Amino acid sequence: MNNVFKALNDKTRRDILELLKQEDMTAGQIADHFNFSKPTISHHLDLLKQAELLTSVKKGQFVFYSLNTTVMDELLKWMLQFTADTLPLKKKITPRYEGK
Amino acid sequence: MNNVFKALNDKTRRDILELLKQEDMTAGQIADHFNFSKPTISHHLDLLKQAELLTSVKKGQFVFYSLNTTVMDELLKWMLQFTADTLPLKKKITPRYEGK
DNA sequence: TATTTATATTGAGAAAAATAAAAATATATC
DNA sequence: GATATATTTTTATTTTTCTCAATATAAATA
Repeated sequence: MNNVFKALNDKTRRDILELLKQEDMTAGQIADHFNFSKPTISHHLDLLKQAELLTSVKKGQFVFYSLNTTVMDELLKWMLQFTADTLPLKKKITPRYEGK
Repeated sequence: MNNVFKALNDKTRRDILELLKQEDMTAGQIADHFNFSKPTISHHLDLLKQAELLTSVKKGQFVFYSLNTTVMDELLKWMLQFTADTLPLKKKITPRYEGK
C-alpha cells in the first residue's frame, strides 16, 4: 500500500500513467515525452512497477509498458471508506464542547 | 494534488485518518495511539492539514481534528480514469508485435 | 493575581530515505 | 563487430522523519 502512494507522489510518474492510459509504449517512447534522462525515466518506471501500477513485456530490444488497473481498483476501495457517503455513522464529538 | 499523495505516503498518517473515521479527536488523544512523541504526531497532523485531508478546531486548550472528505472525493475522481471500466477505448499496441 | 499544570506547536539538528544523472553494463538487432 | 535500446550501479544532493528543547496558550489553583 505504501508503495502505491510513494509511486503516485510524483508528477512525472503520474504523467507517465496518463500517457499509458492511451496506449502502451516503450521505455524510450516514454522518455521522449520528458526532459529527464533515460536512466531517470527508467528509475521512475521501476518504481511504478514495484507498486504494480505498470506491467512490462520485453519484445526484442524494446520493453513495452502497460497500465495495470487492478492496484488502482484496490486503492479506490480503500479510499471509499473516507468519502462522505461512507461515513454517516461518525460520532461527532466536537459539538459537545461548543458550549464554552 | 501532489500534497495529497505526499500526505498519504506514510503509514502513520494513514492510520491517523482511519482513527478519525470513527470520531473526532484531540491531538493528544491521537498521539496516545502511537509510539511516537507528540511533536512527531503534531508534524504528521500538520502535513495532513496542508493536504486538506483534515480540519482542526481549537476548543479551549484542546485542538480537535476531523476528517475532511472533500479531497478524498477529488482524488477518487482522478483515480477513476485509471480503472478498468474507464479504459475500454485503449489502443493495445503490444499484440501487434507478438508475432516475433 | 500570580503560579502551577495541561495541551499543543515550533524549531534545531541528526539519521534515514528519496531523487536525479553520469558512467558502466546487459541484451538484441543489423 | 557495430549500433540501438534499456537497465544497473555509483555518487551527490535533497527531502523526510524523528526527537529534544523551547515556546505559546489555556485552565486550575493557591
